[in-house]
Amino acid sequence: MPETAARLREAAYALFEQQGYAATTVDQIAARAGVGRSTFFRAFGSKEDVIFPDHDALVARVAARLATLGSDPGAAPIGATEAARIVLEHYLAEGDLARARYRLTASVPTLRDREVSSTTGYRRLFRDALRTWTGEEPGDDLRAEVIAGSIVTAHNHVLRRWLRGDLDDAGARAALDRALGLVLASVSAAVPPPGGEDGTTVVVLRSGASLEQVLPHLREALATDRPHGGASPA
Amino acid sequence: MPETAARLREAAYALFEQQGYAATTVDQIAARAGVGRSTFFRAFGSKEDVIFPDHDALVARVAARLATLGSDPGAAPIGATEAARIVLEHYLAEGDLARARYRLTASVPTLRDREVSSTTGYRRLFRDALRTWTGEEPGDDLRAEVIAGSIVTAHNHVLRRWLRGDLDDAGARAALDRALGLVLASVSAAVPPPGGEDGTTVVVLRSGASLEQVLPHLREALATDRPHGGASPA
DNA sequence: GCTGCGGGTGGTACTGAGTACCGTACGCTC
DNA sequence: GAGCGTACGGTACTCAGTACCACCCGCAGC
Repeated sequence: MPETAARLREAAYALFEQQGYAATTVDQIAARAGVGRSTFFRAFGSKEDVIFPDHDALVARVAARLATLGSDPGAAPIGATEAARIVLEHYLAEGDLARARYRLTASVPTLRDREVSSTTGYRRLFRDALRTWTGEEPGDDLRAEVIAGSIVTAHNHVLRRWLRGDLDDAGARAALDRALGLVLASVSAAVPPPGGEDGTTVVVLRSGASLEQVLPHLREALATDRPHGGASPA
Repeated sequence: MPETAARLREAAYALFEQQGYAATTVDQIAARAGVGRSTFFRAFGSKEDVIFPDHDALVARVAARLATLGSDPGAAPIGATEAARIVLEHYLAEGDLARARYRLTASVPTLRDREVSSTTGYRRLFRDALRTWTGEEPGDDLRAEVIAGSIVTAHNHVLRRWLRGDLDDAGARAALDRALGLVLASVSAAVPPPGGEDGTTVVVLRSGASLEQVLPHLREALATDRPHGGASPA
């Protein structure tokens, strides 16, 4: 990051925390950084952009990771997990800066909207990458959309807990693994098995009960030809 | 909708379609509607609001439906489905107006962002309502968030296909039922069984394979104490 | 040295959204 | 008719964002 942009960012954060986002004008930021107003808009396209500077670079890195997925069905969940971790690691590396941004976005509706809409970019990225996994067509890709959304939701859930200080770095990494494991286990049930035409995919959660007690429900479920969920507990 | 607001909305849509959103000023809209500029900002808080007028009312209706869920676990999926249908029916009733709005939001980034961020409101609504289903706490409610997101995604997926003209009204209703069925079946696997403490929930998809071939995988999965998904096809 | 040149900079002027405020006209009730 | 609330029009202002121009500085080249 160029010298001038860094000074502008520091000035902006200081003023935002001090007098609020709306009450701070671009003139004030530029003055505090000791530069002209034109320079601010050259460094950051808008007042909001000073809060989300390297966002585009991060998106590009995620896209690059997802691009290596290819058409190997087994690679999709692993690649998606790693892509999500790239984002988490980015925020962990930012440290207090990310938390300062969180305090701002949490309190200023305009910035919250901006951040929310940025997550849509990630959703699209994951959806497009996951289509080869689900074997769907663009425009008729419900499963890819749901899975992509769930991954992003899981990531954001963990990230938010870290931002709030509920989790430390190691805790966040572990939580992301668990969250994505939960999501992908639940959701991969809706994905056609790699083999092809006709198979049975079984997802088991909350182990510890007797398998024999489950079997009747299982046989019953197998008799139907439509996805079937939520068999009662055994 | 008051008389004046309706005229303003018509004028706005006409000008937007004719010369684009950015190139249309509020002055032009007000002039075409035969009112002053002040009146525009009184009727709609902003230039964007003229595109999304009755959004708040719709959110309120969905919230009201979800509020009746109570703590009955079985009511959650049904209530959520009905709440999603309320939204779909709203758009179906709008007809061409909804499609005109879609053409605008699809082409203007600012409006797209606005619409995207509005879906977050629905996500929050469903998440809060679903927490009683998943039995989670406010701040640690990953499952509720994922399910809520999946419901909203499924709804928006169907809605978008209808907006594009891929589906007619009846087709959209049927597609929503199917989409929500798929999503809830897949996702309800991650919800603790109503009974309580310790059970086994099994979700079976794509039946037709021999159960005996699946059993080894099943036993193996049950041996672990963590969620486990995507057993290979039998 | 001075010339030409490109990039970063500051300044000025403009457009347009959004806000605050004021005066006024219309309809209603007592 | 007097009082009153509401909706409207108009004016003036702030501020984000854009366009444009003039400037300064380092850096090559003949």
